Amino acid sequence: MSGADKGFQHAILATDIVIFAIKEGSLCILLVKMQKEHFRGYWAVPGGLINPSEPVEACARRNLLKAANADDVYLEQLYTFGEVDRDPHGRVVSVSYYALMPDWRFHLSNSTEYNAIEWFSIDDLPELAYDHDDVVLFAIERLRSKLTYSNIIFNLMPDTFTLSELQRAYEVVLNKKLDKRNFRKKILSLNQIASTGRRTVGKAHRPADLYRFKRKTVEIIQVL
Amino acid sequence: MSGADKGFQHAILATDIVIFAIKEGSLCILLVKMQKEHFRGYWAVPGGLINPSEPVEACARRNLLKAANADDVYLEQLYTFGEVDRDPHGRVVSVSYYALMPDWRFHLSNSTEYNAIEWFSIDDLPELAYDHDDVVLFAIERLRSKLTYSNIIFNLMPDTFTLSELQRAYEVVLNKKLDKRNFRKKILSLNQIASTGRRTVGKAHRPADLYRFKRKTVEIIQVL
DNA sequence: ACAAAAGTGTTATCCATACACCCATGT
DNA sequence: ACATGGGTGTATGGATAACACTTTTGT
Repeated sequence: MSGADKGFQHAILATDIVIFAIKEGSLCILLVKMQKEHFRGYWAVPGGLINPSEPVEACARRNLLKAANADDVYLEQLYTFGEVDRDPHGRVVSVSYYALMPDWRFHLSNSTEYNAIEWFSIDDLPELAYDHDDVVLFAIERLRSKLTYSNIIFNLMPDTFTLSELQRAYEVVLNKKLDKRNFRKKILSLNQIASTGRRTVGKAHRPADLYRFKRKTVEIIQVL
Repeated sequence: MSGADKGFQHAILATDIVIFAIKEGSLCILLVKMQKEHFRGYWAVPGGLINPSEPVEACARRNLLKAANADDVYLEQLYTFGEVDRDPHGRVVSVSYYALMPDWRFHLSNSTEYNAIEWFSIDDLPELAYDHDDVVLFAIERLRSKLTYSNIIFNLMPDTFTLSELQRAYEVVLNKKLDKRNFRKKILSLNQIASTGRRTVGKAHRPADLYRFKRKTVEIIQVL
């Protein structure tokens, strides 16, 4: 069914979602294994076709729920990929999104929907189906740049965290080392986080102060 | 799971293009007067439906050529508007773009395609059809922010220009006054422009040095 | 001669960077 | 006791921001 021959079919619309989380000190994305012909065995970013009565973003949220069992995480539109031959099954225009999850374990609940679904470090990705290499690159670039001029990193963090954990999150996403003292000075001056008064327990070494974000709303702020 | 089986109803795709130029010291966009019912008499951003065999960006370029007679200007995808009821004629998903023109006079050649087509200052816009208010706001915001971290302003400038003209371009887009001496110091330090050795002629007052951009390729640079 | 835009430097302040040692805990 | 990550301050350099007068031309 090479979709574009009869009448006014224009294009079929789909969404693809790059779902980020930090797992074991790596920035990871969630991939599913394809079963469709042309790409059987390849990994791809989760996604699906849009229903006629459904807003585009609702479609992204629906597929995000299906893949990662997450329904209230950060989701932002990325880019619309509209080349004619990007899908060998027919003309499919894809609106891509990226999502940020504070906990990679979220998705474990109903993972039976897919043949296989796994977190992959962005430094060690398998070959991807369609133009999903481009989609993923786009997402990483957007995430990196947005991290430097907004507070969206809170979407990748648990409710409470240590300053070292927050610094590691920045380092992992930006892929560069930061100076501990300068980082703390800067992050504390931004009025984004506050100490909870509690400290880590049960871990080896000196306990660390636990912080939380004062507001979980996106703000535009010069971070780094 | 979807309307994939119901004769490919899904969505019709269109593009909308916010076309910018600086005219008489104002940042302006090109608008066309609607003739379709529901919005007869309203102004709207140029655009049109996508052909089945056409990449999305090609559709934007085709409509840009039709509206502004421009075929090699800067064009960048903005955002995809996918609400179900954004078009009263039916379900139309629109991929929006913005374009930058170095000369507002370009479009005068074949303006007979439209009922009416005019430049409007962004400070004095008429009521717009569809969700084009949102599209325009999005475009202005993107242009402003991109002006501060890249050199794309060259797409709004003629081949040669004075430093005062360049400064006014920044001021008009960013909507704020800049200090003349600091602006010159900064812009000259960025290695983006070079003196042509020529000066303005025929104008009143002291002649100004004419500059040109060394490279007309987009670069990411901290400007302001 | 006058009106109007072009052109030109210095200073003070803020921010980013570089850098090393003691502290508190679990083992 | 020791290994390990947590926690802390200062000094320097570079960039930004504030600020006013002289020059050159057309009229």
